This record gives sequence, structure tokens and C-alpha cells, in this order.
Amino acid sequence: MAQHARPGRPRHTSASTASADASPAGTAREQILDAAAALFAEHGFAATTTRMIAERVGVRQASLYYHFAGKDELLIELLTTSVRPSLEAVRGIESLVPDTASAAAALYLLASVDVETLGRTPHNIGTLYLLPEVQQERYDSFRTERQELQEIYGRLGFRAARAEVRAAIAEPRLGELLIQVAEVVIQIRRTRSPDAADADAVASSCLRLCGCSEAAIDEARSDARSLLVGA
Amino acid sequence: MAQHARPGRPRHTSASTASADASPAGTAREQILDAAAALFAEHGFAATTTRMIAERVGVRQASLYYHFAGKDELLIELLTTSVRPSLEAVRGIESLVPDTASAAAALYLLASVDVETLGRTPHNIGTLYLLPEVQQERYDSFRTERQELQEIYGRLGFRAARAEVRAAIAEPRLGELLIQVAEVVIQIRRTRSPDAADADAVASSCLRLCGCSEAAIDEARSDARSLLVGA
DNA sequence: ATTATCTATAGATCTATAGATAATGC
DNA sequence: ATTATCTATAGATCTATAGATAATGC
Repeated sequence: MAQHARPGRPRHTSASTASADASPAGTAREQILDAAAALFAEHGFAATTTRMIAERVGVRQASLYYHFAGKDELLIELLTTSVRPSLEAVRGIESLVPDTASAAAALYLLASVDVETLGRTPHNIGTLYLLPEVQQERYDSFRTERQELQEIYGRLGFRAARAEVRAAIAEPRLGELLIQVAEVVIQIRRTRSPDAADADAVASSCLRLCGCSEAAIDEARSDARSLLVGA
Repeated sequence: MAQHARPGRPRHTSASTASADASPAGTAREQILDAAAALFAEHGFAATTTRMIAERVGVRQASLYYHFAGKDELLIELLTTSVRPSLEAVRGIESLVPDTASAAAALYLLASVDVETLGRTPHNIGTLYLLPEVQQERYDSFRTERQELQEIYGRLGFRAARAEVRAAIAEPRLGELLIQVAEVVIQIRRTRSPDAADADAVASSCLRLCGCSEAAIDEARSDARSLLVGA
């Protein structure tokens, strides 16, 4: 085993590592978070028991409590460390994009980055935001962040939109629609792995939904690529 | 009480009806299903206990089992009786629309009806399809139906799409995107009540996503209305 | 007699804590 | 001595069943 020998009583180890899973270890803490993420995403929060998590890691149920105060803390930690950074990555795009670039290029870039991020998170962790439990007040701060992302979509989309669309759909509504389009990746991942074609389809769809012409979309796509290289 | 006196031991009745809820009764069975729908949608399936359901109805927890074999049966019944019919309502649209009408009008109509239905179900019951539990094999038949709806979106959308879009996005992918746009209503209902402007915004967005021009959208909107009147 | 409820409770969890133990590291 | 696990278990549920009971209806 490449596992570096560390202090502490050894694990019970009964066929746990034998599982064909890709469990490249990491610290015990990371292993637990990874198992919890996979199970929360697949079964939901309430339906996932601490025993299920422990079994997947290969430790006894009670051992989780050496690393975490409780089940809630696992979800909080996952929302904080895995989902929040993806929002922050995206947050910079609005300011990063120079005024000379079209809003359409910025929106294309935003959607691409968002889709890319959601598409690569382990265990489709983006689903955690959709869990019914996260609707509770208790998780307000996380929903506030999604709200912020939605507003960025709204602002960029509104700037990119053609006049008729701006007249028909208010900015906040446009934000709701665009983030919804980007999050199709979460649904896609339930049945298959999204690829580059999906990323382009989603980003282009955001622009089409704003009423951009095909020529404008082609331009935005290539502008977005040069922005990405320039950064 | 307008409640018609029926056989059976009376309920314990401790301030249960005092709750400010709109509980226009109906049969006990209906009351239980209504309570379950509200709680499943708000807290999820696993996090909702049979005690919570019983309390909302105003009966003792064990009394539920006179009407239902178990908690699972409640979810099955809700998926069957409340969600399935909305799919069936929509299913007819594809065939109903005469060939003389544009595919764009048919897509506009489909999205409008879908949004209307999702927008009016009690307790935003459309969320039930999104519960993690419904991903399990056990509920395959219900996901198959959503799949069918998605295929209808794909076919109509592909027919309505302009050539450049058909070249860029395959029909099944288009279906995924369009159903995702329609289901923004479920998200909207978490914070506010969707209105007619939302319905038009969603339906128009579906057409824009297919690359339709504003003129084509205006025409589709008015054609959809006359189709609705004609039926 | 039939119906729809109730009370009481068994059996199966599930979360979290207490205290023991088997390693490493000084 | 410190660390990370283990075993054992308390206390709190939660689901579902058994059997009693309070109505109506014949």
C-alpha cells in the first residue's frame, strides 16, 4: 500500500478497499466527505445514514464523529468547500470582461465556465443545491450565493439581449431562465457524461434565448475563447 | 361544520382544524394525500415522517395505515394521480396540432400548457419528480414518462428550429434543454407565484432557444391561441 | 355489522456519546 | 503521550401492526 503509516488504531479493514471504487484515499476527512457527497447526491440527505457513509469509507459508524460533529456538518462542509468556490470562479468573469468585449461574449464565457465546473465536480455535487433540505432557512447563506450567480446571469443576459427580448422579459426573470439552462448539466449528468459539444450547446442556447443572431453567437464564441486565452 | 357525518370513530380533534390552512376536507384519503404532497415537496420524502403527515391532517399517526399500506404508497399514488395526468394532457398536443400549423405554434402551445399545469398544481407537486428518491429503479416507470415528454419537446423543437440550430444541437439534446426551460416554473414557485407573463416568457424562450425570429414567435403565439380556441 | 378512528407498542433503525485499544512518535 | 480508530450502547425516533372503541346504518 502506498498508504503512509500514521498514528492511530488501524481500521477494521474487511474488504473495504477491495471495493472496485476509485478511492485514492487522501486524509480520512477527505474520504468521509467524498463518500458523503456521493451518497447525498444519489439518495438525498435524510435518506443517507451515517452508517452508509462509514461503510463506503471502510470505517465503523462511530468513527465519523472523531472528524465531524454530526451529519449536518458534513453537508455544510460540502456546500462550503465544493460548491462555493465554483461560484467564486464565475463571479470574476463579469468584471474581468473588458467593456470592449460584447456582453454576448461575456455571457457565453460565463455559461461555459459554469457548465465546465458543474460538469467536472465529483459525484455531480451540484445536485446538493437542489436537495429539499437546502430550502430550509438554515441554509440561507448558500441560497444567497446561488441568487448572486443568478443576478450575474440576469445582468449579462440583459445586456446581451436584443431589444425585443429586453422589452418582453425583465432582467431578473431572464436570470432565472439562463441559470436554469446552465443547470441542465446537472440533469444531463444523471444519465451521461457531458462533453464539449454539450458545453457549446448550453452556452449557445443562453445566447439564443436572449435573441442573439447566429452570426452574433459565432462571434461571441470566438471572442470568449480569446478572452479565456488572454486571462 | 359542513362536514357530513359519516361512520367511524371521531377524530381526536385537538386544534387540528384550527390551523389556518385551507383544508377544505374531502375524503380522509384525499386529506392525507394533500398533506403528504405538501410535506414531500417541502422537506423531501425521507425527511417527512408519517407522524408529520398525520399531524397536518389532524389524525393519529397509526390511522394513516387504514387508508394506505405504507409511506411508499403515498408517493406512488401522488406520482400516479397528480403528475401523470399532466403528462397525458400534454401528450395529445403533438397529434392535435394540424400539419398546416407551424411546429413553432405547437411548441409554444406545448410549453404554455406545461407551464400552466406545473404552475397550478397544489403544493408545487412537480418537485416530486426531482426528489432524489425518484431516481431509484423502483420509480423507473415515472421517469420513463418524463422521458417521453422530453422526446415530444425534442421532436417539436427540432421541427421548429432554424437550420443552423438543427446542425448544432441534436434532437435529444434539444429536448433536454427545452424541458429544462419549461421546468423553471418549479423553481419560480419556490419564491413566487408564476403569472401569465411568466408563461409567455417561458414559451417564447423555448422558441428563441430554437433560433426562431421575433416575427416567427409572434406568429406562433397567436396561432397557438387560435389552436387552443379551436380545440 | 360496518366503518374509521383511537391507544399501545413491538421491532428496527439512527444519531451520537463513553470509554477501550492499537498504532505511532518522542 | 498522542492519535485515530474500535466496541458497546443509550436515547430518540420511526414504521407498522394488534386490538379496542365510538360513531353510523341496517
